[in-house]
Amino acid sequence: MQVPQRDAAETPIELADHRQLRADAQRNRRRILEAAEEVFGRDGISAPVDLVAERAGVGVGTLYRHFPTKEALFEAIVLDKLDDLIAAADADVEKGDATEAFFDFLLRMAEEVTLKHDLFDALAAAGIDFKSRCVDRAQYLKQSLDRLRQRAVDAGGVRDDVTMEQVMGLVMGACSFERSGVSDDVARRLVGVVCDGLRTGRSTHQSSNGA
Amino acid sequence: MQVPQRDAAETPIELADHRQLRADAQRNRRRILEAAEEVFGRDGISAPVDLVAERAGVGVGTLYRHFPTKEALFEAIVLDKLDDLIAAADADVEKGDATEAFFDFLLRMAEEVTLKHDLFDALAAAGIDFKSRCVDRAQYLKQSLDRLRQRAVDAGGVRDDVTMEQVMGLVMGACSFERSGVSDDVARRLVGVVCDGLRTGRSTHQSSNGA
DNA sequence: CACTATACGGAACGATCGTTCCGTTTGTCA
DNA sequence: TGACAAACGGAACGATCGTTCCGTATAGTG
Repeated sequence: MQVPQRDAAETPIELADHRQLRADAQRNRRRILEAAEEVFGRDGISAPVDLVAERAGVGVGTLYRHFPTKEALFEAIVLDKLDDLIAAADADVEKGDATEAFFDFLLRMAEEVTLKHDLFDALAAAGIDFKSRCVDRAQYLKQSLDRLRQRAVDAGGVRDDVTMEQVMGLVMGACSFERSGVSDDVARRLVGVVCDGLRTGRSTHQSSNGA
Repeated sequence: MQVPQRDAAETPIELADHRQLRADAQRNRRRILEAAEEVFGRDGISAPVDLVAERAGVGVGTLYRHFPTKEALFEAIVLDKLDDLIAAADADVEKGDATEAFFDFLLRMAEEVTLKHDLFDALAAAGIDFKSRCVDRAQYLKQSLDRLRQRAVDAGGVRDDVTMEQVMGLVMGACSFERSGVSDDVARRLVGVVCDGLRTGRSTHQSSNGA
């Protein structure tokens, strides 16, 4: 499984036929991306496009000249971040203590997700149908993370009856609570609770059920 | 702390001046409530009002004659259910094993919430500002639940560094994951994980942090 | 049966939001 | 500097959704 490469942003933007964007167009494009980063980071994908345009000091028309769709703009903001997460997960698979590596990563992910609501929405969309490329990326991330999980399970540190998808659900859930309140390090603690619950040898609660 | 009493639904509806609603009005009112129960239960409060009216075989105008606002209709559906939960929590405070009583209740709550999305939305709204009476009710529930929690903490079964609000966040989070998928007993398992994480003597993860 | 207060239905309104369209402005290049 | 393609701005469109309004239907009553 390979993560498809994306053009590594920035630097003068080239058109398909080797010509460059006009100077004002390049400047506006960057402004729009910065504004989107800020606005979507704060309010998530539910923020109105007009707000991004206003923040960028640009008309909506201009925004749509650069990005064919709100979703495309959102992706432009978020795909790189997702790739970074995937890379980090893949790197952690080398780490010593498999169990703690897994939990550390969950914690780190939770922190970024609480800080940047666009990331949250991108990962939360993974469950939904959606046509976005963010969903694909979220799937990759899930697979990378699942390697961490499996290693932790093999090492005997993590229970094996909870799928990676379910773990993501728990972590996202812990973070979604955080989203509406006066943020602090609450998310950290809640994810800590989730991690403790994922450890082996603690299931005194009934785990089987009738029907 | 007392839970304010609500008129116990059903039976011929009386107007303020001791006169009764017309027969067709009573029939429609009931139909609307049934439809709302079904529609809001399936899609949560985000379901359009028109859908409820259609399901009830009634015009929107009629719906609004009976309930001044969508929110009022939603409340009419959900407040009783919330009161039932509160009563159940208050009853469980008598139970023998404080810790298991607490966890059992969380599990039961999770089951109802995954089954009925209107309940989920009502409880999820508790964090938000909102003006709804559902929020008040959710607060009552939280207080009742906190008594269960405190008892479990005192009994030494549950960690004391997580507030009831945070526990609710975790449980809601575990359930919100469930909402989009092919439902099974996943919620049960996830809440089980959360409960295990809430038990004492398991925090090998760092719990303090700088700043 | 006739009469009227009561209730009904659904078209229409207003707000929000994504997206499109087009008249105007501006960067670029000869 | 003049001309034109490129880009801009923002009004306007269409869809969704909560809510209102008013002409019509009907239950209740004598």
